[in-house]
Amino acid sequence: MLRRTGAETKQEILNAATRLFSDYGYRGTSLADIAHEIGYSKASVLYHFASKEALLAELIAPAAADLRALLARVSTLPLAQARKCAIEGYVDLTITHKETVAVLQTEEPLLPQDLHFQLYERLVGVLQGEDHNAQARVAAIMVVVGIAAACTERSDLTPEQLKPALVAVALRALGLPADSPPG
Amino acid sequence: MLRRTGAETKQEILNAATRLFSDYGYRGTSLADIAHEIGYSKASVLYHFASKEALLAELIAPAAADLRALLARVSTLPLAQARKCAIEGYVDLTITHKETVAVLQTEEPLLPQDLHFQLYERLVGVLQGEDHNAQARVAAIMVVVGIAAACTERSDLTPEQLKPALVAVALRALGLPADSPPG
DNA sequence: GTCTATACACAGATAGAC
DNA sequence: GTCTATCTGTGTATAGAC
Repeated sequence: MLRRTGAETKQEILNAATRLFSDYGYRGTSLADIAHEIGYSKASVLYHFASKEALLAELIAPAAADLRALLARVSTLPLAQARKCAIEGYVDLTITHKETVAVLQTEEPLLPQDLHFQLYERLVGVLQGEDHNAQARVAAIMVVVGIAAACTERSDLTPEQLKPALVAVALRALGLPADSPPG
Repeated sequence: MLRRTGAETKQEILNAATRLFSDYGYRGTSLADIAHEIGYSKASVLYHFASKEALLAELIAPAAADLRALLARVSTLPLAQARKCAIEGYVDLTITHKETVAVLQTEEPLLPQDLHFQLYERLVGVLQGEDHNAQARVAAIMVVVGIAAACTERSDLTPEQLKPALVAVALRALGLPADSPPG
């Protein structure tokens, strides 16, 4: 009974694709690479996914859904709480979906009409807060991009070490007070 | 006398490639795209550059040289000065070469054996300073990646607005004192 | 569901005329 | 220096057998 079901095969394709995309980029990985990784043929991969792009979309979906949910939750809060909540939620999300985040970093530059660009912009807007000066915007961008980068770095840090560090540095970069000192 | 010299053509290719690579990615841009952009043929592009990869290397060279020079300069300084100097120099470099930095962001994920990865690691090391805890490393990564990201954002900020904002936020993120308050 | 074979487009690169 | 034509490899995707 080592035989996989269709659903298992599909998940295995997603796992292999995530690994390969994050290592070699979306464009740098072919369907043949993915198929070879799991011992199937290209045609099998395209049986489970209508196209390479559809595979990418399905791969990204869970992380995108979580980000959308976070933005919805945050939008109901007053500004001060919203920023704190956005940082913590975004750090959690990035740690949870760090393989997906790594894939997104290898994707083509985001265009303004892209769906993910709009989510990214909304998050930056929340962190930027009410100040519309250069420094506030720069800080917000640095935090959003920086958290993703620091999180996808190959390192031996556990999530338990990573999370408080990311939150603390983000708060500092944004000029917000540290929330709960460790100890 | 509108005829271009060979050197001018070569520079025009580099300019067009920089624009296209940063908009669509290195892999997302073909030699035909570049040729079309400047009204030449693929063969002409390959007359001036041995290969697409050679074109990329030549495109990156000036920025890489500046970064190498900065690291050399910084390595002669005591730590406190080194970090301040590295931040300011890196911000200047990123602003000066922001089109090149945008291209690098679209490139494949950096592998440890890559030349640019090593430069990046050295810069992170300097900013990290003596502390080898998670927070110091996270802050250093956030600053290096964040400055590049904030700088390549399409925005209406002038370099004069951008530079002090980048330096200020970087110092704050690293937990260093602000150097010269504006005003 | 998975395979082999294949269609078709496009990539990077070369040859040779001008 | 620049071109057209072409070679060769590889990519995504489809057709049809099993």
